[in-house]
Amino acid sequence: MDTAKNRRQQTMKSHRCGELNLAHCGCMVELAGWVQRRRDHGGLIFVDLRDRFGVVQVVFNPEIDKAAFLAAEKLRNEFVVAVKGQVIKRLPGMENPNLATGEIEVAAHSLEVLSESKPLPFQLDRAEDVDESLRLRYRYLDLRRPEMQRNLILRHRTCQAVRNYFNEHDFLEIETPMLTRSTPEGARDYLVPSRLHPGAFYALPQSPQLFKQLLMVSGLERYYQIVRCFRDEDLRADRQPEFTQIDVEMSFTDREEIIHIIEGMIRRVFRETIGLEVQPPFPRLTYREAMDKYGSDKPDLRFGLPIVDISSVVANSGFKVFSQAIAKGGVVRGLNVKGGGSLPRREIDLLANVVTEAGAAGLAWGIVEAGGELRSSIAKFLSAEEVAGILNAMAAEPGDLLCWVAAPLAVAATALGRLRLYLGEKLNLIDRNSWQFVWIVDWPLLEWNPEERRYEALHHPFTSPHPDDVELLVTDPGKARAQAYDLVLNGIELGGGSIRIHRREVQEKMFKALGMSNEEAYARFGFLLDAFDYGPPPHGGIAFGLDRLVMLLAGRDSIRDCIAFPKTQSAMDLLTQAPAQVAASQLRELHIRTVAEAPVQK
RNA sequence: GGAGCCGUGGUGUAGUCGGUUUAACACGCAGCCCUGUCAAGGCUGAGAUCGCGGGUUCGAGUCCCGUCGGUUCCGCCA
Repeated sequence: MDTAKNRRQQTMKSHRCGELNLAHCGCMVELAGWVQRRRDHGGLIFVDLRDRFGVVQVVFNPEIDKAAFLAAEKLRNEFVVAVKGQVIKRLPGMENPNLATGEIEVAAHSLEVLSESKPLPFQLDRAEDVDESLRLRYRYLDLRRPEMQRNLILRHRTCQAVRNYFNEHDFLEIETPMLTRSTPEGARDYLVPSRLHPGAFYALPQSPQLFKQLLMVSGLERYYQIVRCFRDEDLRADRQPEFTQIDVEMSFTDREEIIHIIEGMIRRVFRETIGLEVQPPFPRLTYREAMDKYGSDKPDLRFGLPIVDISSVVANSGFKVFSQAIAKGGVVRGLNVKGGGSLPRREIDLLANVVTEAGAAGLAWGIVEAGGELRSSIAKFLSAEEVAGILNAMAAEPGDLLCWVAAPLAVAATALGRLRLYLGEKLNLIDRNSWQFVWIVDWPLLEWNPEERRYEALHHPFTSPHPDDVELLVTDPGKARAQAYDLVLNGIELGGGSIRIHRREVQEKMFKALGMSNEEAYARFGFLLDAFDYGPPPHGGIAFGLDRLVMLLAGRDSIRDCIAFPKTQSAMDLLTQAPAQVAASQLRELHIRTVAEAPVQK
């Protein structure tokens, strides 16, 4: 049995609040923590004492110790106290089944107030409802809540599982610079002015991409890092200006090995954090399949509602909206909302907004009636064969709501993809207890940017084309597939990576496809190209969003809940009030003059 | 850059459509009572000129314009 004598947890504690149970009965214990709540009955005072490890009820009884009792009368919420007392079994009927320590309580023999607290700006037990800006301003108080501590603990355990896993597989954790060089492409950089080099700037890394490739050139072969990355772009619930990646790179490898290694990591993380056994190998979809069937490159597979193409059925239809869209090279696709025929008309009308916001001209729809006929405003334009063909293609049954979009391929896919998500949410089709992993493979290598009238790398310029598609880089760049892969979980992109280009002639073709001369490429990435002149091994890797992974493990909707000190949507830190103005002397030293109207502090 | 939602004592909300009363309720807070509570209970009390600025009006928490902050989404971003 544990006693204060043979085990002392922390200098000021013999035990942790949350660990006490019937086995400790009779022990004299020394506890320390925060007053979660005080219940003063006049002649008897109960205090729920909280530390990181749990809560225990302490009873102050004047018959046991008068001084402790009198001191307890002055306690307020969130005072920090040290208590000595005896663990006793609660009287029959007085147990609290809602408390892990609810079978016992601690009869206080002494009480010392270690520090006092003003009333909190918000009640910790109601913080879920409190305006988030207040929680962020007093983040250190918000983080006292067990729910928040649970998220941070989950994050810690995730990191430990990741490190243990990679360490056991001969990976080396290597740090890369935070002050580095701005490279074009990708996101906006956070810049850091140089004092020693007037007018020059470092950039904070968007990711350690180039460094980890250099480490492969160096022959480290297996690298990982849990690393902070910075992107100065607009924020979302799952995007912060600084975020953490699990970054991985391997030499002498291929896509299959990387996927296999990562599936092992995921399995390890889920097992050691939430005790869930996920079952690799995870299913795979090509990018094309994902876009065609789910209208998204990160499909949520927790529900069905697939997109169905009916172009061939209506290509020659008398309904010009359909036939002309196809004549112009577009498609007609739809969703079969099972049983959706009973939706109120108002709800159905709202669906049109979803697709028009995605660029579609409108939404056509119809309801399958009991007899199997189609009730729709467009039915009169369709032949009997066409109706039969549509019903057959969409596996329609009486009571179903059928929705169609006629548009260019990309627009139709995105519009129906969003409609699918909207309906999945609205009709409660999503199984909240399910974990649907999927690898998206065979990404396009390049993407046409109509404004700049050139191709851009979908992933980044060092992504290797599919071995069969190298020549396409020259003949038809838009058709080339990349050796890239993303892992998606429940409709959220967890991570992505690729096999990299390690041969000079392929890299040059890539730059050419991107409309970049060798001189330009050298000016931008010279250090990497130089390195690749000295025996670069074939290599590839992947990077994961740690914040998103922990968010999903914690069952939260925002990564802010899994970051100790996050920023707001406008990238403010409400706790420190960063970013802030700096002294004019600091700017002078950095050779910086600001054109902003806001005054600079003297 | 754009769209939606939110901003009323310390906290969460009601009041906003239909303009005018001592701005209501719950939690918290303070004092008193209370020896078995655990969202303790009872009594008493303090505390908000309604994010900020301007406008309309006899009169604005309420209507209009602007602005600030938060949030969700689109654009943007691996």
